[in-house]
Amino acid sequence: MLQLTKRTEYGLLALVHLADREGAVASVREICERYPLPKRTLAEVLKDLQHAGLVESTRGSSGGYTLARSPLRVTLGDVVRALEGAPPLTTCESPIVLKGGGCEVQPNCPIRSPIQRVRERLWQLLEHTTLHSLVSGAPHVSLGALGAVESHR
Amino acid sequence: MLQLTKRTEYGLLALVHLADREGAVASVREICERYPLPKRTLAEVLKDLQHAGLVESTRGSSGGYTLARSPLRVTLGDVVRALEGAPPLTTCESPIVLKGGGCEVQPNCPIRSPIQRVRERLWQLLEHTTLHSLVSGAPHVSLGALGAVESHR
DNA sequence: GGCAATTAGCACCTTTTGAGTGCGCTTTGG
DNA sequence: CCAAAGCGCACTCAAAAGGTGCTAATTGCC
Repeated sequence: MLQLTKRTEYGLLALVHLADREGAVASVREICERYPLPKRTLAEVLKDLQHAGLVESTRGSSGGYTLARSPLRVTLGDVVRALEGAPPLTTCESPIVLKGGGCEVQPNCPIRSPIQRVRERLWQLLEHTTLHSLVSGAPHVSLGALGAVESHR
Repeated sequence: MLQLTKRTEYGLLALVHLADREGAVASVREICERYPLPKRTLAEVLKDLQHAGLVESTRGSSGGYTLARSPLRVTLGDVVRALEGAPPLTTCESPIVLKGGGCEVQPNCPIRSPIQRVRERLWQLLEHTTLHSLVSGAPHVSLGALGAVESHR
């Protein structure tokens, strides 16, 4: 499916919340009081974001999470990679053999290389979308490289 | 998951095969003799592609499938839409309410609109990748609009 | 010191989705 | 008439995603 998981969605909302109050710690409870998210699952997500180095945690009674770095330096790609990994677009990116031993020079499926390029483009898109751009409502920051398509639709 | 399904992968391979022998019909059996794909599943996929108008079918003993239009006018987006639909990137693109009645002006989640823009970009990428570009090995056709990123990585 | 609030870690269950198959029907060429 | 092909539906099986239970470990505050 060409779709982000709910975990990623939860993570993004949490990060936006953290970005809003830059510096101050926010607990899972606090975030769940703001958005209607399942508390326990959000906790798992934030734990994963902590492992990925996107947020820092402080434990104890008045603990919580803070952003590990500026919203300008956290990208959608970072979040997706932390919560979903970076899987290939198709299993075809791993080698698939032709039957009958046709083409030996390129023993992999004919789609492989073009699909890889599409995946690279997709990740460029994710990497260029910063947390800051989600917070500010400004569509994209540092997207000049892709900006040529702006005029469509 | 940010990943294409195997059905889409199978469909792309089948379409590439059809594009190779433009005009001639190719049966499911023939395609499966070329690529190691499960016959029945591929049949389901081709049926869906037929419903979507991407291929035309002829029944009967010497039947099979042909491309419904030029490889230049079949895009990755067409194939994905036919086989996976066009789901939103997050459920967040459907309205999610803030708790406590905070912001009335924008009652939806703060991520919604930026995520929609990312999805639009993603689909532009898919729409600009043609079947022809998969066949010819040329990375992308009519991708001038997105070409500015070419130099990265 | 003790309590309450919080994060940390692991294991488990449930639901959803994807992949694949069974079976019978229809169509068509030889 | 038969064989080869597509058509349609329903069903099973496996994997992934979403969510929860339970028990620590940590820390602030009384």
